[in-house]
Amino acid sequence: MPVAAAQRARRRSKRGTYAKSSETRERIFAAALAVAGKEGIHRASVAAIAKKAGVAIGNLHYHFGSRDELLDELMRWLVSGLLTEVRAAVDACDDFFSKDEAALRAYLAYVHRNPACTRLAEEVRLHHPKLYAETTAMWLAMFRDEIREGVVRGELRAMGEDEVAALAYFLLGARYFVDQMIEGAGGRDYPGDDVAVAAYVDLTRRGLSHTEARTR
Amino acid sequence: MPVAAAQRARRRSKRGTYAKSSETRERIFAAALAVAGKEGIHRASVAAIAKKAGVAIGNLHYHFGSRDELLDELMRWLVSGLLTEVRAAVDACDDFFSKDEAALRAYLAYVHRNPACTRLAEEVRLHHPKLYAETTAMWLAMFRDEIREGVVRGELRAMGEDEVAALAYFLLGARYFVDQMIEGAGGRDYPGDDVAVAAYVDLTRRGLSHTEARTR
Amino acid sequence: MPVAAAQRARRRSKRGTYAKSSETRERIFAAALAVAGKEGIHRASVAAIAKKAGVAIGNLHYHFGSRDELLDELMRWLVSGLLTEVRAAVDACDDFFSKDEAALRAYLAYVHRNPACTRLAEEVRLHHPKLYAETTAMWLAMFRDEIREGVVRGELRAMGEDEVAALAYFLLGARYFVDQMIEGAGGRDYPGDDVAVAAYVDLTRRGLSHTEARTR
Amino acid sequence: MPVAAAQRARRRSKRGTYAKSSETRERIFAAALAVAGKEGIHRASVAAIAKKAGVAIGNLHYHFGSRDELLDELMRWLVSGLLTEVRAAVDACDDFFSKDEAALRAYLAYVHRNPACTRLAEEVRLHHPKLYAETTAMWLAMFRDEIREGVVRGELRAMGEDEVAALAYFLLGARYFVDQMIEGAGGRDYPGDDVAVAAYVDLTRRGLSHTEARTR
DNA sequence: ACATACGGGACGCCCCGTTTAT
DNA sequence: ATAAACGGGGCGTCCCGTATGT
Repeated sequence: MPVAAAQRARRRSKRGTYAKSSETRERIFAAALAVAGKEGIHRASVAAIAKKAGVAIGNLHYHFGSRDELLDELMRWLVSGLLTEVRAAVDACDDFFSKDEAALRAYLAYVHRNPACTRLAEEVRLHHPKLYAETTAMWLAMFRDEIREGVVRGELRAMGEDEVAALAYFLLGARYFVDQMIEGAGGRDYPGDDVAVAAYVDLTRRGLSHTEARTR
Repeated sequence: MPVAAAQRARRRSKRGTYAKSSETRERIFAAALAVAGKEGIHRASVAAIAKKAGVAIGNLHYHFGSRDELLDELMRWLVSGLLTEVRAAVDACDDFFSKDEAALRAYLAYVHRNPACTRLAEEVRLHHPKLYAETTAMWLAMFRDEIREGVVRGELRAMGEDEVAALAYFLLGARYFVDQMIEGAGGRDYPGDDVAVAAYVDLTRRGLSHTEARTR
Repeated sequence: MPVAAAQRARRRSKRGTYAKSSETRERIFAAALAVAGKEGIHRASVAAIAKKAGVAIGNLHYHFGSRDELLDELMRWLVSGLLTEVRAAVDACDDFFSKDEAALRAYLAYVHRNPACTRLAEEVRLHHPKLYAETTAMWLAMFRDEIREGVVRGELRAMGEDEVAALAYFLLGARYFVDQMIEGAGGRDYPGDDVAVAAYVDLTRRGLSHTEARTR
Repeated sequence: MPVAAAQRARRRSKRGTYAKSSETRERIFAAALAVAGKEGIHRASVAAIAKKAGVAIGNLHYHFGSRDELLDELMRWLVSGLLTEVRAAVDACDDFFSKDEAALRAYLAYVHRNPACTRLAEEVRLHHPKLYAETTAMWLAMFRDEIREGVVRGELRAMGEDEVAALAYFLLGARYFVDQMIEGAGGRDYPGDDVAVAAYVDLTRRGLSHTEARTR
């Protein structure tokens, strides 16, 4: 959304501070998030959003240009938020397994705070495939980099580029059902973050087998 | 879909041969799959489906009652097809790791044949949350059962129920990006089934660490 | 109905007796009456009628040609039934006031037996104005004739043709709310036929008669 | 219609003069009346109304919410207009027979001005039975009150409550065919208001009065 | 500038009456 | 006599410009 952002910036810069306006803008944005979270992005009509925000429909167009641009901005916000937090958590650690665990914990924390966001982020795949592909590519790149660096540091066994790439997909996907694990069945059978993290860490660290790893 | 299937059967049994009807029905169903696969379920309009199928719109309602019922049947078909195939593959094997590998290979084969179906199956989450939850529960149950039996057979290390449950979520999720791994970037960086399976199997079998598994 | 009746006769004469067919025909007709009575004529869809009759939709067209012809026949039946009964009751009496009372009693009896029919007969005005006009004309002619003959017999005061015509309208209209008088408010405030008839007879007798009004 | 009128008033008061809106609203309302008057209420499609009014279909929904609400308002207007005028005419008179005659004259005047409205008012019975029942109840109550008061004033012979109630039905019904009397047969055999009123007045006066009938 | 009211047109779904094949 | 296929509208919704205040 560089275009829309640029427009906004231009508009605001013209008049210096415009507190009231940006407040309305935020209200609309929050309303869009709420409506989309409840009904799904494709059912988030401008009427519903405007009603939720308590503003007139035209106002929405005034601030965002069109429904598409509003949703576009919403989607960019959705997909960037999680990735940013996870990245920060990862960068704060030193070795692969710490990073991996920190990433999952950051992910879990995010889902706890914004239960609807990960589900909404999935809808991006439908409504903005390009953005989705870009974001996924960034996630995958992050995983691949971590793995490679882990190998370099001697924390992980040696492996080929192909295997690294494939593992990135699997590790990224492993997070996919985290929100359902937490919320599924009313949250009754969620064992808690620690157990979930332990299971994941065990999986990645040593595998499921209790036998000694054989040379392959 | 059992209900709809039963209705169809009843209808047909009443009059002996009336081949044309079920043929048209299949055409409509296939058209719905094609349109939904290209545009997404929520953009699969009855007009587009009817046009693709080469029938009148009214005919579509004659066979399926409404757009919702058609899409409902489509979604049930989508989520059941993959699960059935994977289950068959799993049941044909004896030990955990064979089952696990067979499951992934069946999954890959299915995606190769029906590239759009797994993505469509994800859309079910939006349009029919209940069905999605049921299906996910079945997948999870399958994984949990396999893990438990693997433990009983001594193929896997001992673990608590909570860990089993959490692992089921992670293993199920690991498949989530398989279709993107295959199709992503025009399929250029897909290393092939064997490499992907090897990476996955290695992950599950012995973990990412090259160090000997320590007793915990 | 001459057209439809002729068609039917022709059709039947072709094949001699057609017991089953005419039975089905009656079933459809009765179903049409039932559906129209419940929902109104304009909402009596062929699907609903066929379902109620327990036959296929096509069958309905086979017997009646089209929905319009079926409803046409139904409407002719509706408007003719009441008129015929009232006429028979009138013809059985000799003087004007006996005829008038007998007409109202026949009307009441008919409404008691077929509560929905008078309301349906009103709908004819919408759906078949020509038929409605014809029927109304017949009712009016009947009233005018009775009045004129009453005058000739010396039972009624002398009056001009214009007054006769106007009175016919008023007397015909006076029956219009009879069914609501009977059914209105769940029928709780209907005083019974005798009271209603007495009120009506008193209205017409003391009004139309040229005899001196007696103190009551 | 009070509700809708209130809404409209509120809306307008918010923004000072915004003449255009209410103007469009009236145009749509008038168009609805025209279309319904020509084709019947149940055939008054939004498309036809919008076309007649010269506005877009969406605009119609903007002003009235839905076809049903528009027609609902139209029906309330229909049934209230006539009753109001008749009531005003009745209240301006003192004795029963003056009131009765004034009521009929007001009725006739209304029909002359709005030929379609009485027929449309009848359709209300089909499309809004509750409203129809309420309106009929008000008409009946008006007639009953007039009769009772006439008795009290000594203008009418004494009678029981049951008879009053029954007479109210008959007198109300007597007006039912007035519009057909006027328009029927192209209006050729309508003798004019004075003759019709005279006939009606004679019917009621000599019938309801306990005074001796005079030679005419 | 900012917010609201107003007006317009495009689909989408679905129901319905009918005809053709069996 | 029944099942299947057909096409025409109907209504509702939605998103969006534009005009109109504050």
